Amino acid sequence: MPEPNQPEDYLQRLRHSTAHIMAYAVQQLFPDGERTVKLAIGPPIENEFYYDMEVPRPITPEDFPEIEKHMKAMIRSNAPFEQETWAYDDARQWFGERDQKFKLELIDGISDREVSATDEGVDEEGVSIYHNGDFTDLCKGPHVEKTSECRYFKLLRVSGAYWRGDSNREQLQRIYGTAWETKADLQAYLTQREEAAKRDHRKLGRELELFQMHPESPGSAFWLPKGALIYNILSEKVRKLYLTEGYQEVRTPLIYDSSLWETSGHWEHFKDDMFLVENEEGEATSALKPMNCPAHMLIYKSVRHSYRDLPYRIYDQGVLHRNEATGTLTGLSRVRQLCQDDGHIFVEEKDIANEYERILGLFQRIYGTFDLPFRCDFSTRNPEKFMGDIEVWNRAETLLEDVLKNNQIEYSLDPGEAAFYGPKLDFQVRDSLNRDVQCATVQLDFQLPERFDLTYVASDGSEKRPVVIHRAICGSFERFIAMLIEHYAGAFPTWLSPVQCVVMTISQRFVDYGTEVEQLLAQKGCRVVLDNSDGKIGAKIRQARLQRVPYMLIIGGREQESRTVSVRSREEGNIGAMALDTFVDKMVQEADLDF
RNA sequence: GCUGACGUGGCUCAAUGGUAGAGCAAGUGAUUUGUAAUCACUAGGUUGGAGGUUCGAUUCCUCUCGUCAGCUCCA
Repeated sequence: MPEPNQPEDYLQRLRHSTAHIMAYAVQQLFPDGERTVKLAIGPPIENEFYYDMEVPRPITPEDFPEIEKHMKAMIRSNAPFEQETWAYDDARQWFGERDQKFKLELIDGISDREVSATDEGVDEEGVSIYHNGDFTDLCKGPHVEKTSECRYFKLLRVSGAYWRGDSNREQLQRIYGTAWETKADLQAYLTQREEAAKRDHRKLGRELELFQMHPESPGSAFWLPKGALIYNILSEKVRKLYLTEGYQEVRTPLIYDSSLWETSGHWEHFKDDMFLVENEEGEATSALKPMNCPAHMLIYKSVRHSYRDLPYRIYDQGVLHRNEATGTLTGLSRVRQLCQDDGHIFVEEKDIANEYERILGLFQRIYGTFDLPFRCDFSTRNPEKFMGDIEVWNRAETLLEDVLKNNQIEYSLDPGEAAFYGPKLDFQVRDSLNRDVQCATVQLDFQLPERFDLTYVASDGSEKRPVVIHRAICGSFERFIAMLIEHYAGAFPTWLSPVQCVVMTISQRFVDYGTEVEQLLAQKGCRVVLDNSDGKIGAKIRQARLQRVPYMLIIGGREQESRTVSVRSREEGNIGAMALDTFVDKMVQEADLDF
């Protein structure tokens, strides 16, 4: 996201100004609103804006027309946005008289020079104040000149948000809206949101019969036959790739004694988020695994390793359970039961760069196949909170950065965001609603080798500690498939389509030939369905199109006589008749894909 | 977990305190069809669950489960 306060970014200013107008309008909803609506912050964000506030009663979307009415009045008045600087005490008094506790807190923060991350007013001598009409707000700006510039806006949704993002503090109401320079831009944005909603994986998952959810197991997918096909194809292709790239597959238990989680550190940090298993006495002495790494540590440790064995790469498609908070569950993107393409590499420090190079190669092969646009975040050491040798960290971070550069991967640096046990790379893709979804993650770990006392024998006979690389390239298959559903809007490429071809007969007279075509395709491994119902051909086509089937074969008298098929493709429509054998070859070829 | 909204046949949605409806899907029958919906009939709901208010609750209230939008979290 661009810096919100760049004066050259007109849209940012426009949205920020619209947020002020909205805050004013919400105040008009309540008697003595200037005092009873306690404003927090109201910044522009990508495409939208919001304002956080404490209100006498919850705002609901039903309030939007009324709020918008007041906004329009303010906009029509064409009041200028005017800035002033107030001395701290003046500002404290003014906002104090109006019980604006959040603004007072911000003013204190500004005078203590603590505030930097907010967009509220900062100045040497005092605080920056903006007026528009009867509305006055603590704000650094910048704003547009006149309220009339904010004509093209719409309020979108309302939600809760904690003051200063702290779940121990007050929960405020956040109202989101969007604002644009022209009516056409606004309309285009609203249309884009509607289009995006149509490819929501939860909607398509139901319509295409891919998966379902049930209250009996919240946050865990039931994969229906078509979805299970996609799931299995994907995991098979990924597995095949890794096996040819130096990984060995393992399978490990679901349930482990708590001692393992104590060793790994999970018991301390994540016990509340794990599904616990009780013993006969009712004590929680073991737990379902939330990740595979501790199991892999045990495997590594079970034999003595030589430097000649390294890098030692193991891969696991084990089922994981995480007891995610109820409010966070969302479709397939945030689930309680998941399975990752999870691998761990035990490596000498000198080989870290080389391993990263290989992992990025895998990443590019998989993401390249799907043509998925991604973003990479590189999280580096938090100087306050890290374990291990600072020299090792520095070397590792330099190495990772070099690898990113050498592979021409664009990344953004997140200084201080790494976990305490090692730097990490996160790859994010955008979902259909423009939200970032984390998929691939590659993480260096100096901690687990320590906790599990892992060693290898170096060439000079000394015992050394390996480094562990955690890597998941698809991430969880659940989330990855959710993203693929949205990326393709359900129209999967042929090799991944649960049904690749529907053979449809013009009438019952051609069922024999239709059946022959179906069976031939099936014999060649094509996922084919015969539609010999007695509906019209138009209806059959409509059915298949709604299911996003890549190929439709129309079988009638002409085709039967010449032993051809009339082919209709999902993308190109009717592409005419083709010899049966030619089509079979085409299907076999299209269905064949390796990463 | 927090704030708010929502929950009506498989799906999409009506019904605002007075006998729960429609379209699609399903079943049956008719039709035998040439590139996005053939026609008719039939069946399907104790309105997520529990409690309460009321002569009467899909509708109002409480609790609970789930879903959604965000927030916090995401090993």
